Amino acid sequence: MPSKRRRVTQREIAELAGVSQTTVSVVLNDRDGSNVRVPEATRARVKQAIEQLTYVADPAARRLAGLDNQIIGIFTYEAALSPESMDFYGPLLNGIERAAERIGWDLLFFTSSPVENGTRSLFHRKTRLRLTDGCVLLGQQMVASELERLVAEQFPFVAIGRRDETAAAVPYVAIDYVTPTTALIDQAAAGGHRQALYVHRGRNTPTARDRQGVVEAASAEGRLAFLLVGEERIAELPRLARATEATLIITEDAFLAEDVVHALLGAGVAVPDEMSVAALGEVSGHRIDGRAMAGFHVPRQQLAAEALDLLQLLITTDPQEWAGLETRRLLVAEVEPGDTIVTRTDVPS
Amino acid sequence: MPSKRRRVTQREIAELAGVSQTTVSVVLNDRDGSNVRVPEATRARVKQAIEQLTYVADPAARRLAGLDNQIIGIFTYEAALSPESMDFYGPLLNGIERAAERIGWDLLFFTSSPVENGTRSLFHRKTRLRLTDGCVLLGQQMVASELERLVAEQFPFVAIGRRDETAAAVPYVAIDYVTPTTALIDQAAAGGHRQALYVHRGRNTPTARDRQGVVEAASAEGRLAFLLVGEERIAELPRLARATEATLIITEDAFLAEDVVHALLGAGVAVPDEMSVAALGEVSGHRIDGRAMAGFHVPRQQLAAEALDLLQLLITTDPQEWAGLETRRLLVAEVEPGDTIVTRTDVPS
DNA sequence: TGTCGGTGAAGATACGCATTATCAAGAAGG
DNA sequence: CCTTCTTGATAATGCGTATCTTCACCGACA
Repeated sequence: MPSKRRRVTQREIAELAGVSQTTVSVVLNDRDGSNVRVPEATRARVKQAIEQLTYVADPAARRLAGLDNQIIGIFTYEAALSPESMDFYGPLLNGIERAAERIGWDLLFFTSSPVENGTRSLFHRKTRLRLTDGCVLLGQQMVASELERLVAEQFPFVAIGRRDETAAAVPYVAIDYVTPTTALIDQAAAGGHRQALYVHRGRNTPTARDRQGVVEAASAEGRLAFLLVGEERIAELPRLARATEATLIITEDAFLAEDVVHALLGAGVAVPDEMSVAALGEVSGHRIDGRAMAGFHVPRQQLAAEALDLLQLLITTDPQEWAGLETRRLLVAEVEPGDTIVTRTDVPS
Repeated sequence: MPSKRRRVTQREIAELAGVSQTTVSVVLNDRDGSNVRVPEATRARVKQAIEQLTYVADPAARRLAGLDNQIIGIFTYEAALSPESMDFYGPLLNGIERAAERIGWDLLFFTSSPVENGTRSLFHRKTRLRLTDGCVLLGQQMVASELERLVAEQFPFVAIGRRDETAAAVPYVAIDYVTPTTALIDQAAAGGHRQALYVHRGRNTPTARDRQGVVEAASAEGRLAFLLVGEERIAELPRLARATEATLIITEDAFLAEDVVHALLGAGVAVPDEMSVAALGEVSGHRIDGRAMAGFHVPRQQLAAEALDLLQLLITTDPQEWAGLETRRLLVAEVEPGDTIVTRTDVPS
């Protein structure tokens, strides 16, 4: 351990200015009332001493004294800054950074959180969580017990992504996939499509259930008939399409759609002329033979901004009052019509 | 301001276990010597109380008591997480994250640092710099006065990128461009090239000077004759090439090389058959008509790892001893031969 | 002249933790 | 039986800041 690195303290300033530490604190915080009073002359003298010694407050001491820190924590289940995760985290982190910059917050990334009992854990003996005024949680695999503990401890935090499964009321900001999925399906139906396939990954996440629910509802209500297919059966798609006379394949996300298109082209099916394709996820950067893929635009930066906004609300509100707050916010993904859904006039209704 | 959020303290554990706060602290830190002794029985009782109340240490209090925090600061001059800066910062941040994860450090991004007097400043009244054990500085535009202040305060920090211009000895980790530039030029000369153009951006940074210095030296020593051209004269390149009978154009970076190639192709010059091209910078992802561009691979992730390694060394070493340390490290960029430098047998030597 | 209210500032304390010094009780030794 | 260690633990203190309480002083007023 290195020797102590000493810094300028309020006490030293006090000595230089010939006043007490209390007075320095008062001047620094521009406090002035009936309780404490510092005349302009003294104030100026103290300020001069502050300048002279280039004082900077010790955040740890401020924190210990019960003040806020202007730091918020970022906890990600996976590595946040790796190239692989940048597709997903990148826009979110960018949005968070910009919002933090605007409000004047620093960001503490919990990159140290060790793996305990097989999962990454926010609560360990030396967690720096308490250094922050609040925390943003990112990632698919959050641990329910940790969320509940955060709620129980009345620690201000916001999850990004739906967290309905947890018993406790977890504040979150997430994407509404129901609205745009419904819109997309209705548009396809209006375009003459009657039979379709839905290719999914078989995940049991809230958003996956949401999307699938809309698909099933559309099927049940006769707006557009779907056959649901797991991703492991991509190779069979051409056959299934022929059997059902489907003219449209919708997939859970854009990557899946690319795989599907690959399989179709391999089987000699023209896309989108013979078979239209759409994805129920972000389609930026995904193109099919030069055409913009039909799907959604997910406002991730806005999502992040919304999360910090909600977090700020929680931080500045007394936990007693949290019950009355709207702590779950949904942002509607925007439909990208794209060029991969063609109008069909050849299908019998 | 929200009401006080109370946490479990050592005192509460002490009460539950029927011991003093001191004993709890001793147990938590596994301290045991001639000064303080706690028998196994008591120790177990305390540990049980700790488990029961799910104690987590308050980092601010630890810090105030003079311990290290396992937090390092990341200061970037520009926005670190924006899509535009990801090309440059991405690999660095990824490397930092991985190294931090390995050592058990959290990362504090100073996203709040406000703009003062036109520049972003690390030292402001409420800087959270003190919360960290050390700091990594990234970006082109560092403010010399701040670097000097960090040095003067004996604060452990490492800059990424050469910082020779500053008077004080700034610890840094940077890329050695001299070695690979020399190698690249020698290889080109060995390939029969005699006349070349060097296209630069006219910047006066250390690395720009380094590269240009090697180019000029090679020219002076007759290994390969260069004509230096500013980027604003790209349009004239075909003419200049003809006038000098150059068979090779080297640019300061890969983006510049792409512009150059564009200009050449526009003038009907075949690349690389008539004119070879290379860049003195990272060429990953840059292709010329399907060919890998000749240039360098810059080990940015390794650079980051090296930076954290050096930082750790500084943190764990008494500032008194810093003078004896090697606080400037260079990593040699690797030459990427690529396919854009062809062998010339038609040039008179 | 004694009292009262206002002014300017210092003293004391809390925050949670680590550490140093101290102390009581029992064991060992003469 | 008195002294000297050893053991087991506690009280006290410091870290830097903010805040609550106290206090001395001075002019005004009765």
